[in-house]
Amino acid sequence: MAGIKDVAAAAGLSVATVSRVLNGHPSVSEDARTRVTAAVEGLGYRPNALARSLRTDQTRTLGLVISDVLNPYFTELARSVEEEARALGYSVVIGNANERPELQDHHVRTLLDRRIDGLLVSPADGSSPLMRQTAEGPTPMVFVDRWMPGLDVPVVRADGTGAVRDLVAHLHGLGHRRLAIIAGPAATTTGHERVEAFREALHAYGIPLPAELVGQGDFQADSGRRVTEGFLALPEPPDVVFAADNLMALGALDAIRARGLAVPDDIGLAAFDDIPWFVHTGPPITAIAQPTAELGRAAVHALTDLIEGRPPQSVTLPARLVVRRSCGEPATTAPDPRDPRSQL
Amino acid sequence: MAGIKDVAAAAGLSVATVSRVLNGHPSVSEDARTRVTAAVEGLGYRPNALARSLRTDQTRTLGLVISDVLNPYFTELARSVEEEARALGYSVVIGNANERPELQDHHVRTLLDRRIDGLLVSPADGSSPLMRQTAEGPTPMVFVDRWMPGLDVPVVRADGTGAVRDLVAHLHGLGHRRLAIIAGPAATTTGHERVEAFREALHAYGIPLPAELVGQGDFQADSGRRVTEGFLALPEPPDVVFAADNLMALGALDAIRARGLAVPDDIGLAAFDDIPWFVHTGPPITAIAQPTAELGRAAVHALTDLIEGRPPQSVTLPARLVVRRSCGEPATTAPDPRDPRSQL
DNA sequence: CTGAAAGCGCTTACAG
DNA sequence: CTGAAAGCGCTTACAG
Repeated sequence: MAGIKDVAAAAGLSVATVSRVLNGHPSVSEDARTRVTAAVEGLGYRPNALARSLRTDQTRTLGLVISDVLNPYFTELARSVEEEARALGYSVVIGNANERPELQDHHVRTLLDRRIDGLLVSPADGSSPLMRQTAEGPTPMVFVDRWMPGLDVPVVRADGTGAVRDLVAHLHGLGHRRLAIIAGPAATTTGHERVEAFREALHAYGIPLPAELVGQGDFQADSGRRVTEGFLALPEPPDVVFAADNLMALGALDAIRARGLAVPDDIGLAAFDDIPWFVHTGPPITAIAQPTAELGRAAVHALTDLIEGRPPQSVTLPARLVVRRSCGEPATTAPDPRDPRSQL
Repeated sequence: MAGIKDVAAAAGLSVATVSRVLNGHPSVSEDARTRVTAAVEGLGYRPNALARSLRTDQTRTLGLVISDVLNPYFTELARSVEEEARALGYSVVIGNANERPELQDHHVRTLLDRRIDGLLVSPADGSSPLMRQTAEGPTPMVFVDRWMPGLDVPVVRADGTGAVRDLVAHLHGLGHRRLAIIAGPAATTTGHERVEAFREALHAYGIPLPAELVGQGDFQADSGRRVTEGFLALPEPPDVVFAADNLMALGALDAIRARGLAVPDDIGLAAFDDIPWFVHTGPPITAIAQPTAELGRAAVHALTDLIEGRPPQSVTLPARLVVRRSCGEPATTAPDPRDPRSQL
């Protein structure tokens, strides 16, 4: 592969001058510029990014560690992050933790070794020492979606409290009283926050949330399946199951179907996270939608602000309830028109 | 950040010796090894991967350029690639082309600039000069899923011909005669191969495939929506629509639903690519499943073989038909038991 | 077994 | 405006 020396030789100039035109430095003669450009063209020269980064101490690269690539929510987040980063002149390299803390740490380490300029993380657990240490280290970092309390790290996330309250109101209005939840790992913020929001919303209606109706999942489909089987085996199964993410909802659907039961007649189902398929399931699934693309953009901005020395902005955006038919309401019944968050 | 010099100073040794223990070189005394290890530990030292790669001319990194991160097929492929690569000691950085040739080229360039050891690509078009040039360049490359003919590059892909034939047999058996397809871009191999396979299979039954029943999509949901609207507006709409990937099937479903029609009563639907949601749509969707994870593993092996100087292996694996109810067959009707590829 | 030194491909003060 | 030189953080013959 041609190096900068080859270009210099071909252009009859020093590597310093070549470097200057490559980097758009103003003090270069028009003549030098054209000769270098021609040489670059002729040789098909491309600067070695490793060497450049080693020298300049910046990679123009962002690291993004997501919890699960198979989750459409994170995939949409990743896409939004990549687009915004590209628009700002950064590329992004993605690490998939697959909801496994040790894999998450592996990716964080690899990314740091590559000297990425900044790190975007949706932590897979609440207590990774590596993450603490990284937060205190020199590499700028921001949390997206999930976060770890007690660290001086900007957080960009959605607040589902209002939407969960709307969901419970909707369920209560349909006459459901025995409501269950498939929770994510308690070690993650989204894992426990969603349960707490649900519990509080139920409390407002005087409905308890007994331990038997809180299933411990891990945000992946299998756990949704397993937990739902448990619910269905209960002497008194729940009227509705609320899955804390879309993959566990998929698992729940598998389990319900395997038992030969139907949604919503035998049991209702709702999910946190909205995905395009929820429109076409039998029946369409009531879900809580996050402003995913917006979160991705805000996260990139917070991170690049940090990198470039501007004050970063933590952002919390509201999630909203999307009522469909999986909890029993007919599609044609309009939701309460006074509530702007409750839309079809 | 601590560098190798700091470690050397802390250990009272030269950087050369530190480097040797870091790289597991045999000629190091036990004493040196323990002192270095202690110093590394104490300083929290991590080698700078950029500097190491610059020196050794290898990054232990694979580049993967996929056509669309929002497509669960590619997401599953990416996951499989990453896992296999990790097992072999490589990390992978993903570029998402979003079905846009210029974005694909952007990612290929960026990846090459970073001096990845090898490139895995599912080309978004059939004629990128960059891709040709890269194939002839020094960086090992293999095509996954899609490929470009005429290049000396190993190809790892699925062959859907048999499955498409099974699909047509299934449709013909149900009495359907007017069959349409939503094709991918003709510039991609999977874009035209699937149409040709479909056309030939129809031909065997004496069924023509007129131009009006071949819709031009781009593998993304919107195009599926648009093409399907066109089909439905035909004086004589098709009995069944076959979408050449799962995202266009999603779009088709949107369009059918928007028209107030029902699957399969008003129109049948089948898709290339099988995804977990197809089990739960109303009705469950008949699809052609690829051995995705296996393809990912085979691709990584072909690429690492190339990188490490072993002869690489091109691989073609058969896809298989998964009959569900979206074309009219009741779930309880068993498929032909003599055909092992036709499974529920 | 260990260290001094060269060099990977760049960028950037510094001097002219 | 241009070039010679130092240096980013490593690895690796080479010599001892």
